[in-house]
Amino acid sequence: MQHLHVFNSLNRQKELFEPLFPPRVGMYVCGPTVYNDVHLGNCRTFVSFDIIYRYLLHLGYKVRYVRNITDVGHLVGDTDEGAESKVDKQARLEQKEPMEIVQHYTNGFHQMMQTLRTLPPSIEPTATGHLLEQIEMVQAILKNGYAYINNGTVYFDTAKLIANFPDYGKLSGKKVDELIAESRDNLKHQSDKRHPTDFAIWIKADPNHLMKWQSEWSLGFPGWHLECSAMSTKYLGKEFDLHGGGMDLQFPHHENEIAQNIGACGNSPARYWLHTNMMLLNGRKMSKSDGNNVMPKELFSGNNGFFSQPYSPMSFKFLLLQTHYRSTLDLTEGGLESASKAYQRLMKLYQTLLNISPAAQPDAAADAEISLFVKKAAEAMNDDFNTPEVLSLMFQIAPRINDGFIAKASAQQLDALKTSFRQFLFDIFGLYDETEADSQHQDSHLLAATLDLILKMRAGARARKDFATSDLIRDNLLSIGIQIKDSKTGATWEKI
RNA sequence: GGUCGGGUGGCCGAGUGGCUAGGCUCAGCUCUGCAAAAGCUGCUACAGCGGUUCGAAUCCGCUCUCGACCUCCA
Repeated sequence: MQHLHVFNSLNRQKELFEPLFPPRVGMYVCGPTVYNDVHLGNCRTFVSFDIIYRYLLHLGYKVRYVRNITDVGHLVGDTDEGAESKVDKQARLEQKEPMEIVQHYTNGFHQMMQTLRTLPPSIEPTATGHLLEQIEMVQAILKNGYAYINNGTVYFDTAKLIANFPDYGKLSGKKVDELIAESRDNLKHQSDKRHPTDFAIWIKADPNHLMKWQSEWSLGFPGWHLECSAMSTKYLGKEFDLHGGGMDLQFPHHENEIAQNIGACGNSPARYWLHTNMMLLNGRKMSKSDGNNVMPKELFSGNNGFFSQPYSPMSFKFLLLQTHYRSTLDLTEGGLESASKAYQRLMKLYQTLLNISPAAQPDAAADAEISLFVKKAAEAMNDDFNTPEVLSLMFQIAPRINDGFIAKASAQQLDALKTSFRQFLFDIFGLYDETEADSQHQDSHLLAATLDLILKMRAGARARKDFATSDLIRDNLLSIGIQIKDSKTGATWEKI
């Protein structure tokens, strides 16, 4: 595959990626609701899209990557009146200002994204910062006849949309007939909504609701789906290239986003919809309520009831890379351990590769092997970002690097291989060498332990009255800047 | 119940009609004073049953089974 193909959820097949306005690419990803610590499943999604973002940049596209922060509107219960906002609920629980909650968990989210070495998006808009845009969108939807008002709450009229745009449901594979059939059965249970698939785009706040704004319909707040429509339209236009998110957002969130955009702008917003699959823990869905859940910090510290040891952020990220983003990923001890070792081996391999010098008499076979690697790796990434395949290719060429065969390559080809490895590992996958990064910390530890050993050996020499050896140690250490000081209680050292 | 997607060797996990990824584990060998690293070799699998085909993990049908979504979730 010479050109990038992506799996488009809209048509359930891989399609050639053609931006609307090359070389520019507009990309929108649904960000977190900042009412709690970010969890591992969130991390998977954002790491996946980070790699997609990085790869698009690598291909030379000028990408505007928008990822929102949901700080209002995401409800705990149903969208009917009386439902509580997640942020509101947490604020009450922690006895804090809602914006205090928002700030706290936004900070934590950013820290975790940094820990996992993801790039910040181009724009990270918040829902509360775009009330005006959202209100304007509600107005537009009302004006176009795709919404109705009931008791100060504005509902999107899905039945009306389906009548004019039968594609509603296409993204999530829902059949319009079934949605309608369902509505007949359930209609009697509905209070303010005309149709069960209708959803609130502006919600009248009950009196003790903390976050609320004045609008022409009521003192209230925007519906959850609305912010993404409003902000993607504002920053990427009515139609843009890529829209991403977790698979669980496909319905109803993304379906309703499309509905809102059609209702307000007359067209579906994104041309390619990408969805990342879910992460499981020991074969079961991660869920806070039944305890089958590990937080990122708990994974990295080892302080959890699931795994026998801590696993580093890069080990975890490597595990993500070993699985395609559209497959479910089962987080297990064996998987983490395997990924951790493979990651360390790959980092070592890269160092080995860097130290190889080109041969004076190049061997065409070595050159050919490198060409094949570069070609296949590009093909793998172009095939819907197949990172497991790229890693597999790297490990396939690993023996040829380690046994010296690749050293027979020409300077040009060897350089190409080094560049390719560097680009994949660091620029596209966003890995880094943890042992190297931690080395400053570790070096002082290492120095102390090493000198401790040397001093013990010197003490042994002195005990044997082998002063030639003990002086050799002392003088040599002094010449490299370490002063030994003997005392009654033993020897100590210091840097001079 | 409806919709959708899976079931691959000890474990994890790519792969969509022939050329039987890769990682980890395990066993053995080479190298090596010992160890580590590295290299090499072995364990050669596609849930089951039928069908299509010269040929299927890959296509079709049925069965079993797991999961996701349908309700807040990345």
